[in-house]
Amino acid sequence: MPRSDTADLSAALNPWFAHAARPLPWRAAEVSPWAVLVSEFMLQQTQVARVVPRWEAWIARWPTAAALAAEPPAEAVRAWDRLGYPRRALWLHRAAVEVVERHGGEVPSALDDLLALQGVGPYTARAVAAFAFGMRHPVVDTNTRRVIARATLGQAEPGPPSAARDIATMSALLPESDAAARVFNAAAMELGATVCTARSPRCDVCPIATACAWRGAGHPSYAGPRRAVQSRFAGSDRQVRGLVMRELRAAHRPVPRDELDAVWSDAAQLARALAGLVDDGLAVAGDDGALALPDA
DNA sequence: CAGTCGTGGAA
DNA sequence: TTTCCAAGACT
Repeated sequence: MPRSDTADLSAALNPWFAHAARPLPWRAAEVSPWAVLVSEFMLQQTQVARVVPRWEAWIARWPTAAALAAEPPAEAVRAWDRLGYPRRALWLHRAAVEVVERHGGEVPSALDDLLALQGVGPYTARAVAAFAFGMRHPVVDTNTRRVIARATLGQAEPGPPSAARDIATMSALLPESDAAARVFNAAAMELGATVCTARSPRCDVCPIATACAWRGAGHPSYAGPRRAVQSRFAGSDRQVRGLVMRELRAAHRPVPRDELDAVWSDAAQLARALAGLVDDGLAVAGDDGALALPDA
């Protein structure tokens, strides 16, 4: 069925992407589905500039899922270094094992198979299917959500994320052909990341400015429900976990409990952090209370 | 559904 | 300096 005029954003967005797209390494033609999967794991809640060097090193060391799966998860967590959310490193390792065990070492292209992998959710599954395999799926990340909110809804910010609703919305905007859909998915993300940014959108250089409902309405401020405010990091359990993980990565042996006690003065909070890390599988406790990265 | 989970760049 | 928020997923 035909789409409305406002839905035809691809006419302006796709040509823009052809010349404005950043030359990100995982967009190169010869990049494998595995390398794309690795990039998507790293890009979850993490800026492109911080991911690029980690991704280069990771792919050089583990060019296939089998190569990563053959090593202990501790090596993955260590190589993840300070990208943040180290559970992603653990999950990427598990996903590599699952790819080897279920799919003969080849990253699957089917959405259901991708979604079944550890650490792969609605965004990552569609991103891999679309960008690594050229399949026509709506891909919605935080950038795309903001672009849609502004261009088609006329709002400064998208409402609270809802995977089902976001996917349906993007599906209605997606061009018919596989090739155009693939470019449109990437272009919407790129526009949100480089032009239609959260803080200071550059409408003066936006390729869809004349079609943008938000701009047309005079950039009204957002009045809808705000997304929950992220709790303060300083003094949080997350900070303590981060400090502990830094010790575990640096030590290529179990770290005695008395050394861990030195990283945080609040004993109760430290104990909570350690228990959480063990529960997540990021740390393994020995009989003497020493902690180490997981070997298996 | 709301909370939780790292780290650092940019305004 | 402080605050926002970033190619999300899991519980």
